[in-house]
Amino acid sequence: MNNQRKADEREARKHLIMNGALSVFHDQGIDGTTMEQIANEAGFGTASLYYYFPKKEDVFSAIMVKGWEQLWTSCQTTIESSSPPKEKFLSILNIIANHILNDRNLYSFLFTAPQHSINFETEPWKDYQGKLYGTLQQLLDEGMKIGEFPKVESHLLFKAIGGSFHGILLMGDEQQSLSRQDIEDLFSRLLSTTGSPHA
Amino acid sequence: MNNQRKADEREARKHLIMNGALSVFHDQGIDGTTMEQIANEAGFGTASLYYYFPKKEDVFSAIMVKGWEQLWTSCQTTIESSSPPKEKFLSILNIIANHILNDRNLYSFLFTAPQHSINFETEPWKDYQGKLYGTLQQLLDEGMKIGEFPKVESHLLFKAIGGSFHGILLMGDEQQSLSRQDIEDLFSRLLSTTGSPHA
DNA sequence: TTAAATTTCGAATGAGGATTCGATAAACAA
DNA sequence: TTGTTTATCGAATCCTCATTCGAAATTTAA
Repeated sequence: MNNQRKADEREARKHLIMNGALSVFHDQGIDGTTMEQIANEAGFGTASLYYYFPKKEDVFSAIMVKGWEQLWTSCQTTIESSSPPKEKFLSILNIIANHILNDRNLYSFLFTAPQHSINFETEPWKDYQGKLYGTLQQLLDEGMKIGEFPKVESHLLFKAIGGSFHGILLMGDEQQSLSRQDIEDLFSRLLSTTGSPHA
Repeated sequence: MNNQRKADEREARKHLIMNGALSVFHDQGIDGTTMEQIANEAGFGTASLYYYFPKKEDVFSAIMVKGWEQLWTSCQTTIESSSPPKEKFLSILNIIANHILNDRNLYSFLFTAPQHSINFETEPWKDYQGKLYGTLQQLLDEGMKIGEFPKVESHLLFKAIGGSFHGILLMGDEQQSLSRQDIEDLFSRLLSTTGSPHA
């Protein structure tokens, strides 16, 4: 029985399709993408896609799951470690940044996919996303209690960090060469306990 | 001749439509919005919209123009003043923040409208956007030269600020009550010359 | 080598939605 | 009042997709 190989090949074909989709998303925009374009990009006939993904939405969903699962599992050991909040927080940001840098298309999709057009709640990736965001938010709260972080409303800080993260890594097309140092600098700045010296 | 009033009324009706559109965007998502929904929301028959906006894209465009023009003109005097870069920069951020806070729907659209699906280049609002962004970027460069800002690659800083701005003001649905102080705090932090004290 | 299972895909099908038509109403001007 | 311009809109069009069909090819298993 080469059932395993069969399954693997099928899985591999699914991934070809997902990558094709991501590639089309990149230059047509997510909502502007058609099943036909995806099929062409991935090297299949249009109808063949449906052999792997019964509905268009399933392609979206599969990509989401892949991405969030990947992100979550690669952060997990760090999350479960017992470092102090700030160190742990920055480590996680680093891990995520690496992923984004290595797969722009995927993560650009993860972080910008329009949430209308989708059954938000029932999606399985919602879980991973929730756990990851929850952890980060929690680290922020803990760190703040210990005095490792500035005393700002933690939800605000979370949004600010999330936003600039998105800005730095995903805004614009040119693949800026970003040193790890640059990233750390920016975020350490946001997280510094030094009071803000404004006029 | 009540030609002026005629024109004004026509203009007013256009604005009813634009606001209807923004309202629908808010809960259906931009790409999920149909002309029929906009018409209903604004209190017109579907076909009537075309009397004011020949193409769906024209609704988008009109909203963009209104927003960017508004933003630009309300920043203009500040921009032309002769304050030092940092002060000027923060003033502009304040002005923009006020606008966003007063008209979530409009500015949420301005900053998240998908750029695919549109003739990016020929759009008239591109101009205002360009001038505003250009000014901000330039202030960042100047301030950095004078030593008012941290020495970080200015494009990075620009993206970081833009991103966190977006995050703070437009992320999530709950209209956080944001004090001017909160905002200043966050951005002063990003712009502080204090070196980042990370591990 | 042959039947069953797996894959592939070009060509329908059908629905949704942008845009246009044709007719009517309202406001205005002469 | 009456012709003209301005507005309105329900009901066609017409086109773009997602999704399905039906037939073929390819692979596997006996």
